[in-house]
This record gives sequence, structure tokens and C-alpha cells, in this order.
Amino acid sequence: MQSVWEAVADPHRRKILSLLKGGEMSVSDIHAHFDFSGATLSHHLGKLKAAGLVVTRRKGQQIIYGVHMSVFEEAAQTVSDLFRREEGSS
Amino acid sequence: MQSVWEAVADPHRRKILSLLKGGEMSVSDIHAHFDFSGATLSHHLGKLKAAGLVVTRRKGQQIIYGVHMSVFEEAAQTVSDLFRREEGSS
DNA sequence: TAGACATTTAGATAATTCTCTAAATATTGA
DNA sequence: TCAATATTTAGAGAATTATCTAAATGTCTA
Repeated sequence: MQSVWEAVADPHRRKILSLLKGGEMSVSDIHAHFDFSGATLSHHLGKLKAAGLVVTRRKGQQIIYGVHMSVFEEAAQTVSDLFRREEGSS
Repeated sequence: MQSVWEAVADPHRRKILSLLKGGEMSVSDIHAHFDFSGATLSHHLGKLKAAGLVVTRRKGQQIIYGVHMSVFEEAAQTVSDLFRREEGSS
């Protein structure tokens, strides 16, 4: 599994996550927000999926992406751990 | 300025930040925790500095690195923004 | 001032990443 | 079943990154 840190290092992927936080979207819905090719989008979605940050389901011809909440919240914990100021260091 | 996201994408750099959260350290102090060359360490420190996450001062022959608290806390906000669940979405 | 120590810079290489086009796969509807 | 639509995979090229050794820079002490 790819690290969450690497997954969110790319601005396009952070934008995808922000979009998905607003609710599930199909690949073409997401694609409407970007200029690059579908193959490139697929590459980014693959990285997010490898990090476990998103989940997919099929709906007819479309694949619907959504944030994987449990992993997302774990990730929130991980990142806030790095950035939390040392405790008890008055 | 390099993005905080890219700066923390690398595990070595995250380890450096964790070390520095415990207090200021010289380059050689930091180096003692890693296996790679001094030049490589310098490269990583440069990235952290470009992101504004660390500050330096000279103390004789040594350069002392420390976390740049204001930028660090801004970064904490930035990352928690991405990972915060949508508000008011009951 | 010369030599030693600490760190950074320069220049090179290997690995990874982002992007593309073209082809493959999966599903739907006629 | 065929053609259209949606997405992913394959393969390749350009850019970036992590790493190294060697050289340069800055500071201290004898």
C-alpha cells in the first residue's frame, strides 16, 4: 500500500479528495474539473486508491469514487500527529 | 517556496521534523540518526527550509536547525483542512 | 595564517513520477 | 451480437527526486 503522504503530495490528487469530500462522483464527473487526459486521471485515482483513501463501486458503465472515511480519518490522525506541537513542553 | 506537502512527502524529512520537534539540533546531531551522506542530508534540509518548515542559525562551525513554529502551525491548519470531514453534512 | 571541522554546492546517475496516445476491458442498449 | 460509452492498462518520453563523491565555503584554534 502506498503511503497517504505520497498520495496527497500531488496537488491534483488533493483537489480530487476535496471534490470527493463533497460527495461521491463518477470518473467523468471528476474529469470535468481537470485538463489532463482520462488516462492521467486514472493514474491519480489509482494512487489514491492504493493509499486506501478512496473506494469505488460500479454503477452501470461508470465507476463511482468516494472518500474511504475510516482510512481518511486515520490519515487525519497521522498527519496531525506530525504537526502537533510537543505536549507537556511548557 | 516549495510546498509543505512535497516537503513532508518524504519519510526521511518527516523523521527530521519529528526529531526537531524535540528541540533544536545541529546538522551533525541530525546526521547521527541517518545512514546517508551529509550531502544527502543537506538536500533534505534544503527542502524543509524551502518549505519554510525549519529555521537555522549558526553557532560557531555548526548550523543549528529548529522547527519554524509559525509556519509549522499554519501547515497543521492546511493539512487538517484537507482531512477534516465536511461540516454541517449531517 | 594553516589546518581541521562542519556544512553546502556542483555535477552525475538511477529511480520515480506525471503525462501522453493507443489499445484493452467492461457495460449498456439497439 | 454490434456499436457506443466509460474506464483502465500498456508503453514511452520528459521532468523531478534521492543519492553519491568531490570540491567549495565558512569558522575555529593552534
